[in-house]
Amino acid sequence: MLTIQFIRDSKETILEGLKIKNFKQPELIDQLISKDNERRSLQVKTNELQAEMNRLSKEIGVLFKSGEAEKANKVKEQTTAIKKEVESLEKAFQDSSVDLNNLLVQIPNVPHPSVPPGNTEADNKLIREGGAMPELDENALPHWELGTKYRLIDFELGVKITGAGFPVFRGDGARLQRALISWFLEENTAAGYEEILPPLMVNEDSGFGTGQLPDKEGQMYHVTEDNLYLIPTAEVPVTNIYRDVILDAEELPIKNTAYTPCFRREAGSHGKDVRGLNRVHQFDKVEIVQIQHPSNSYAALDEMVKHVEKLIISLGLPYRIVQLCGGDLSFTSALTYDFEVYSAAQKRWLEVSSVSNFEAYQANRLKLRFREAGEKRPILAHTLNGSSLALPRIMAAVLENNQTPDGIKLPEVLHKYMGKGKEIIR
RNA sequence: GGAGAGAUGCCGGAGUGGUCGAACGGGGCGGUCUCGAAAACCGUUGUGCCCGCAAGGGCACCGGGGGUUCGAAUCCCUUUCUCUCCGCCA
Repeated sequence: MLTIQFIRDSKETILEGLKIKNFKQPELIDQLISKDNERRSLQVKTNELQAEMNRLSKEIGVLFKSGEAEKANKVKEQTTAIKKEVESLEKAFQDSSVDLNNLLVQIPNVPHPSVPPGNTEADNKLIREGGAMPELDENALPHWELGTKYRLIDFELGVKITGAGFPVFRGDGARLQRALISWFLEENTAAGYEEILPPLMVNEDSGFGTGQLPDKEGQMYHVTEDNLYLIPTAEVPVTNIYRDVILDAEELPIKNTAYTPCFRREAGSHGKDVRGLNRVHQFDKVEIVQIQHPSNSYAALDEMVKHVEKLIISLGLPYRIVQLCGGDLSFTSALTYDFEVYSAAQKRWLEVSSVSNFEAYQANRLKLRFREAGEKRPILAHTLNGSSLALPRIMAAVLENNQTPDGIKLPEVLHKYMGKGKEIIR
């Protein structure tokens, strides 16, 4: 969430930005500010009375100690009325703070000035594209048929064991998954990211820290017995490593990468968009996360984009990078680039990575701060993350785009992970 | 799952009703000494919010929530988590 200080200082900028994001309730900003004024004046009054109470209590203590019980009891009488007043003021102050917080969590992040206006993905801005479109045979197969043909993916089996959206990978399919994961992790660590293998379930505090809770509760699987949530992305456990942490400026930037399965309920999804691996409830993803100095976060964002781009180029997939327009931007993001690869057999673009700068928005929820050398006050860090990369759609595109009458010719970078004789899946 | 112990500042650890935001030790930072370092010595060292141009001041926080009391780290209730032993187990 945004800090109340930032909202007070930069009201106009924020309103301007929220317009780009198609925020429907700009009036909340004024409500916030007047609620904050209310809270402040309540705090002044409450604190004054509390100070008075503290003073009297101390006096009573001293009087009792020196044996002047009578005097002490007299002062005690005074406290009764003040105590009542303090209690009701405290209550009012707390209510006011809760209200303020409830308003605050409804305000999305403010988009970066470069974010184009617009409502849907049609308004996203093409940044660049690359890679050659494959020329496929008339009767090229979509990946779900290739998965069956080469015995790589078994969707029916997943339905039997668990349900729709839980594919079973087997044989070379399972191996290809593992190859991709290994290769991604290797590339990420080579780029300076520390590898993390985090828990796959998180508690409520973590869900709140990265913004999944309270709003997007329905998107996560919830283990009610223990009140834990299955992670929808490694971003959640990895970013929460730094919850309630004050770093030294020299520790920045922090760069982490993690492979995890991701679990998403995707309630309401249906139709051809969710066919095969296009949208599933459990999938594998390698994530990159950075904790950055605010002055460097956009340079870091560019660096992350270049890094992800390099991976996709190495896989030989036709791709494009788009900058999300205001309406398509997530609640917490200030700037997001989406990576899409072209799936030749489905004849459509598939989103395979989303790289975002959250600026201080997540950090404020997480209480993730750092201290500049010599400075007393800690300040909020910037957080960024991106997929590097999400497996299912990469797998779909790799299978579809590389199909030949002789089998599926895998990208060279994966050969060493697939093992000898597995350069082509037959 | 059963039994017990515990949760205090950057870390260790004291504190069982008043002057305790918290002894003491370690660490960090600044200084003295030194060519420099070590040692020793001196000083300093939590977070948030509020008032204030500032200097400065106030309030809250000793796992979370609630209660008793003029006054709670300390007493009571509740909750979460951690550790030890037993059981189970990859």
